[in-house]
Amino acid sequence: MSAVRTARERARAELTREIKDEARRQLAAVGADGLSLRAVARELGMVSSALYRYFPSRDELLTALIVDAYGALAAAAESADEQGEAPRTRFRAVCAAVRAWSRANPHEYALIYGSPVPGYSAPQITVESAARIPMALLGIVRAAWADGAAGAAECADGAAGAAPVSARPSSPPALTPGLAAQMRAVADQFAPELPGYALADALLVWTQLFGIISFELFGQLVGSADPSDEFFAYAVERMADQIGLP
Amino acid sequence: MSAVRTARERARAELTREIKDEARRQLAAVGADGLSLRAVARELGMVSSALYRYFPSRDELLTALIVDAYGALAAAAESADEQGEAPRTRFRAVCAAVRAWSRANPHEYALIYGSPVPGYSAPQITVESAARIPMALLGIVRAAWADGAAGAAECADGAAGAAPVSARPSSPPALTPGLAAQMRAVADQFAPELPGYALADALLVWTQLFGIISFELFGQLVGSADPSDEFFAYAVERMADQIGLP
DNA sequence: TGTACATCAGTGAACGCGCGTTCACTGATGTAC
DNA sequence: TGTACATCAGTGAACGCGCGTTCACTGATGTAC
Repeated sequence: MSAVRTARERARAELTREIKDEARRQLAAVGADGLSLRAVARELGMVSSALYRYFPSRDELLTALIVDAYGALAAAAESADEQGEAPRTRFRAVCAAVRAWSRANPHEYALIYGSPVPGYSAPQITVESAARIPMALLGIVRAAWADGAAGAAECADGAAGAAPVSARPSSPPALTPGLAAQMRAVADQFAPELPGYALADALLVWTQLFGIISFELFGQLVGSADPSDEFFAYAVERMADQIGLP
Repeated sequence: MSAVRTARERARAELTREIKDEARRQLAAVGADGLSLRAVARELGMVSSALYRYFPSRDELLTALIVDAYGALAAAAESADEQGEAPRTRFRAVCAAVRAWSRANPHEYALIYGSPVPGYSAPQITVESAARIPMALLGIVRAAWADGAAGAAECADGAAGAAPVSARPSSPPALTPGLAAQMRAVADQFAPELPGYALADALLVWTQLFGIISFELFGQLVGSADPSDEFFAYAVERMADQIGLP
């Protein structure tokens, strides 16, 4: 055992990658339920039992694909996010990156945001890898709040002096006690400086973003906003408004 | 042949229903891909080939389930919608009904709003039955516009005289030409009196509604807004704000 | 009301297929002395 | 540098299973006269 990888280790890493790549290819062709170890092995010129040296079961292979997909999407979001930019600019970039990745990898998207695979119960590791994506959005909201401009921008007529935000009818409704507690718990962990309603709105925008993308990919927008590029751009601005991004 | 149904016709209708009911039960247990004609027949005490007297193939059975699911959800939405009420009240009721049906029938929900079943290409009939649901929402938006109050309520400080809606920074951004044309095409067909941006916002709210429900049902809200009742209620008010429902 | 024929529902066997997983094995790669 | 042993990768056969769909058939229900 040394720091230098043995030929065996290199071969193992490479084949593990090749198996996942081939599995992703199959995912695109036949979906998660159709994914078959035997077919993957066949395509790789191996015998099916050989795969068990790399993944102890079909479900473990699925798990690896899910974790990879969350990771790839998170990476796409994060690398589109230029920390120095204005919050709204950052938000636009992240939304566009998330959509672009999703359109480029619709079957991996379906794997993580579509209906749960029946008979497959998501292990904790997948839940953890899912969290990186909302964190990218949260980072932008926090930056906007740090600028001190968010929230006030929510419904402001430019800089014209108006009643305080909380007095406006269109400002966010007060949170009910249970929701306030939930939001506080999340905020305490990830963004202690944010008020509950800012977090609730951020969550809402997060669901909105994936709601549009799911509808676009799954064909629900056919007949209305299809193609969806301009509708998506419109949605991004509306979402940015909703969380008060300057 | 007469107006009176023969015993054969009655038996046929009943068995068709029983087959679909059993198929729905299986859907809940093993998902759409796991749905098996043989298992349905087995459970019904028939031989598998007998099902072919009722559905010419597995895909046709799936199609029937999809159409039924859209129909059931639309019926739930429509029957919750009391036409005489205030738009916001109607909106609350419809949203609640959609969520309630979805939570009560998560696998049928997944069938229609989850990832498309691979290898199954949705026939036109399913697309048509999908349309009834957004129509319920559109009806509410139209009623609000007929009242003349919507849009102005979008970001209004009560009745205090303010600049015209279009001049407010937080009013909806102008639609890009392609989006405007898409919205016009939809509006011409279903709601000619609505301006494009009202339709775009209605569409947005529609995607938002199903975005939340999908996230709730598919487990993405675990660890934040879970249980989701209060978050959903909050979301409903925010959505109502966004389309300016009085 | 009764008979002759047509329609339809359900049977049971078969076709041809693919799947996940286990297991004893061969041969190559790595390690310790 | 060379040898002896341990580890690991990949093989091939097998187990036991389930699936969608077709087809010739029996027997019951419906229809026309």
